[in-house]
Amino acid sequence: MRITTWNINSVRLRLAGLARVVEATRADVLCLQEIKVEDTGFPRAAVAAMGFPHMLVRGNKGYHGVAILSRVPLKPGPTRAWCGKEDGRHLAAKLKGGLEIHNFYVPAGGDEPDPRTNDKFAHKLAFLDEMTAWAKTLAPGRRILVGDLNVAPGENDVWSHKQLLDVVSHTPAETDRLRTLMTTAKWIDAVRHFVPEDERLYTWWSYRNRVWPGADRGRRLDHVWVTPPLAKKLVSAEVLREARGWSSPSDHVPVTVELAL
DNA sequence: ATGGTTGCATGGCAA
Repeated sequence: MRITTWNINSVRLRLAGLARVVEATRADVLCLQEIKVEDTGFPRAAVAAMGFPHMLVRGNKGYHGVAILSRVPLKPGPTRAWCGKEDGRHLAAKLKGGLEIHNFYVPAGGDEPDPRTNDKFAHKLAFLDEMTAWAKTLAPGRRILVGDLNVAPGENDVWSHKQLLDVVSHTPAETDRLRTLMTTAKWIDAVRHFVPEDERLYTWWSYRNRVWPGADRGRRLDHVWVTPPLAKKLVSAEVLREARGWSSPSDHVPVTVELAL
């Protein structure tokens, strides 16, 4: 089974890009973030025609929003109002064999990395803390967590560790929380499972400053994690870097992990 | 230090 996560940054604007991603990744399950549309406006017919008749959608008008598209049947899994908000930042799906997939879109956090002066950053930290509390409640099982976590945890997940230590997405407050979340349910980073820690790897490049592709000032914000029972099932991991160079690109590229289930 | 781009919606905010 191939599972892909992609922050599509408007599903309606990027339907052609979605078709290209489907072809390039050969995804069986495709988790989207930032669909930027209400549930009723989601392009269900077009997505079904791409080979994904099964879909879960949790959208908002204009902002946020997540979806899980699948070639195989799935049922809605447990979710909640994270941080008491109905934001469209999480969807869960249950597949055959007791497999559970969680698709997250963690708050970006704004510009100022100070929770006292920046409500968005406070929200982001609280959201990560709540994810850790949630992870503590999980029974052992076959579980996959994917999404735009908006945190680049490792030194080689950013183009300059030193220059980004005070930049939202790579501050110790965030990277410490992500590591705590990861160890809480013994999550395994399925991408770093295949790519050595000392190798630079990015999934997002800003729209600003036209830094793509020359300067390659990227960050690894998009992740696929699995629980220990799935570790030995991991086959491969791929970052579709070239998608950043497509016409009318998202600022994020798809990340795909294959499991032998 | 500042400003840089994109999407939604048509203001200015979110990212």
